[in-house]
Amino acid sequence: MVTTPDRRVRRTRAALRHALLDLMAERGYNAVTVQDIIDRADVGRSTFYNHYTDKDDLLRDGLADLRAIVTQPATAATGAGDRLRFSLPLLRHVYQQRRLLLALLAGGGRTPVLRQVEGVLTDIVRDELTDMPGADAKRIPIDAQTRYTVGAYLALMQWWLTSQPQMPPEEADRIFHTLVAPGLRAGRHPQAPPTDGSGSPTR
Amino acid sequence: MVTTPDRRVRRTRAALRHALLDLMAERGYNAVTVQDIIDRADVGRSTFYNHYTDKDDLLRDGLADLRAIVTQPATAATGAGDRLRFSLPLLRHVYQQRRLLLALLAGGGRTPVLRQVEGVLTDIVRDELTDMPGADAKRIPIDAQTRYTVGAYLALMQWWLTSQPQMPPEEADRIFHTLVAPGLRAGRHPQAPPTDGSGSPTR
Amino acid sequence: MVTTPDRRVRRTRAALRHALLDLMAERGYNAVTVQDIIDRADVGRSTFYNHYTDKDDLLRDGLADLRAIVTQPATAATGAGDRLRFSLPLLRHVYQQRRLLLALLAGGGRTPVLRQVEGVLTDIVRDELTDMPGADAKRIPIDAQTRYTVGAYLALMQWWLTSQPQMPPEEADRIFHTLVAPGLRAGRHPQAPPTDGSGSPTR
Amino acid sequence: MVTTPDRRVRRTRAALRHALLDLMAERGYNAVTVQDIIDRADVGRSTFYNHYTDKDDLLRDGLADLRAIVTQPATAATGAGDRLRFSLPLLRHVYQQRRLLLALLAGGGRTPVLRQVEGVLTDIVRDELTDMPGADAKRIPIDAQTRYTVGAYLALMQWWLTSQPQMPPEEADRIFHTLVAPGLRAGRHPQAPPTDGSGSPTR
DNA sequence: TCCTAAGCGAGACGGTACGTCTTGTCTTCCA
DNA sequence: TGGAAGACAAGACGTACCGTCTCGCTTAGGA
Repeated sequence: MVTTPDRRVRRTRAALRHALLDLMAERGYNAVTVQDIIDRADVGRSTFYNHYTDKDDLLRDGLADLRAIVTQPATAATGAGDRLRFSLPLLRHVYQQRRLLLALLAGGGRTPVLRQVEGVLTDIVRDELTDMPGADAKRIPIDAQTRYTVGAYLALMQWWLTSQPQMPPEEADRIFHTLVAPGLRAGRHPQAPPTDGSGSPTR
Repeated sequence: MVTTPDRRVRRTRAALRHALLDLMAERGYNAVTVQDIIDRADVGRSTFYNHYTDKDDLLRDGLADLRAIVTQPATAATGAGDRLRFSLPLLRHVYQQRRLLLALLAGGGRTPVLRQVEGVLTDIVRDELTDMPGADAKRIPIDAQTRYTVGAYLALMQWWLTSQPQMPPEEADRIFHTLVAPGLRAGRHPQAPPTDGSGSPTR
Repeated sequence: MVTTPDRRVRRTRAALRHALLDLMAERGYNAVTVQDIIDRADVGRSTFYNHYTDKDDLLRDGLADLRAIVTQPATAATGAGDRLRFSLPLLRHVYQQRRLLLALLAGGGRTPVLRQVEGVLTDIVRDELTDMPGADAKRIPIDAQTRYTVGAYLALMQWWLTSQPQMPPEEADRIFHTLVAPGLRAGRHPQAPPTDGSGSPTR
Repeated sequence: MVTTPDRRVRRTRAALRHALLDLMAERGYNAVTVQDIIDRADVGRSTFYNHYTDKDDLLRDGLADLRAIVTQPATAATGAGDRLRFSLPLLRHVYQQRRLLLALLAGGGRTPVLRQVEGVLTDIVRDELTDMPGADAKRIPIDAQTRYTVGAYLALMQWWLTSQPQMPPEEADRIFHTLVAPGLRAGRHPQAPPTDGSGSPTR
């Protein structure tokens, strides 16, 4: 039986998560050491390793609620026929946490953080693309479409945060849809030649 | 005057570059230590630091010829009106070096390697997009288009190498163009509403 | 008033004592941790510290009956004029517990165990030497004689257990008396020059 | 080929040895941590472990010259027929280093230090006893005699240092010989009944 | 031909972070 | 409500790398 952990345990973990996010916002993920975290959280070294195996493990825990944010039920505001519904809620969330996110992306070692986010997004996008109607989708594998969508999304998110941080999330979302959606349609409806001579339309 | 370095110097550097690429192919970039490299290259520790400041610095040197590959003059095979000409040559090169590339991408720490590649690609793509005719390009900033293109390209490359390594580079290139090109066109021709459900907006 | 402890308390302490002795026999005293003891005794950590301040404290408790063994009334078997009466009973006891004792002595950290035994023996030997008749005992302080006797006794006990474990305790006792008794006599009867030119008899 | 180590190496090791002895004199061996040593010696942590595996290893090194002190050639002062010649030189050395020795013996964990000393002494004493003439020595094994002698010696040394630190080493040596030598003689000349109540068996 | 400066190998060194371990205290729960 | 269970702080341990450094040996290329 999975019991709710001790209150003490919950408090300790929360302190650790909080310390990590704080420190990441200050110096970037890679520059934070375990020692920093436990100093900030005012916790013993062994306590850290009792709860998490790793700095990465702690990060995973800290990012656990990300999925909840992204998969929240589509509100009425988003049109019925809308595609890629994950985009706007996440952009809004990111917008609120600009300071943290900038640190994550800027700090040289963006790897583990982005890897987490990428994993979550990939699952969500694959589901959404699989459910999308009106597509035989044999021309381009679903996985390729998924990777394409996620890769483009994250790249644009980085551009937005680093180059146009004042741009509202709705505008960023519009750009994302403008660039990504046509490709997905083209990948699904073979009858519509996606290119005008470039690429290799006929093969 | 920048003289050609000593022959000994050239040989030492080559040995180091070679050792790094070898070891990366075996264990991935992150798992390789400076000690490993100098052992493999049979070189003293200080010698390494005489030539490079870092493992990353050495990697940069090892990847220096990447730009040459990518910017090689368009061959006759690629049509005149072609867009995103960098794509196919690089995919072909990557295809030949699958073993190395897979190690780079698979080994957890893909960061510094991809960062290098990303930097090179970004320059090239930005130039190409800037030179593309028939575009007022005010709707979506060039930089956003660039990041989008590079992000999508790298994401698809990873998908290709890890999921469909037997697929020929020409097919991978076709997928890339199919997905990415429509978005770029939509980002450049404002008269075409980007989302309406119809197949290809302008034509 | 010192009340007899609770039955539960007695059982807990017995479990701890037993666990310690068991583990010592397996790995030697130093290699046993408090965690090992409480795991073996199936007891919580705080329980241990409620009863004992230390591993040493627990050991003291476990060795408490040692004094009883050693000071047991001289049986008829031991000759009337016999000296150093503590020796044989303890050797017999040790002989029965060879396995445990070997672990104690072998395991690198013989310190705390031997220290305990040494303390008990020192008290007993001092009493015995003080009571010994026919000695002005001014030539060599009683304490020096005591340390000498105990040191020699423990050293011989280690030799016996590690090198001649099959030797019967009576023989070990004979060796002890043969080596130690003459020195004690010499230390008490100044008129008998203890050495024949060696040492420094005349100064 | 065993080359003399680098001068740097010698200096580093000397610094470490010196730091350990210093700290031992201040707090006793057990209370000294590796961290203390490297702080005092102003040396990096890894440097310590490059030279020694352990605190014990370092101690061993620091005590290496002990054997030289103890086995120094008998001076003219010590008579030709002298037995147990190791005793006085070592007592004199110990006398000069009282402060350090007291710390070693007092500090709870006398184990590793004494173990080293004991090992050195045991070798020396065994050699000396083996070479001693006029002994069929079958009655009591040489090893038992050795352990007896060393055990008694160390016990008396502790008594001397802790109880009579002002006593000159010559007097301590006299006590040692008075107590120990008769037993050794008795152990070697079977014709002398070891226990009869008379003063000195042989004369 | 010699000489001298640079390249180089070897590896000691200080430093930093890691993950593990053990101790003794402190908090929470339960009977 | 008092003892058992175990979470916790503290901090030492030995390991792994890093980037700096000192030391001689070798090895050109200019005198």
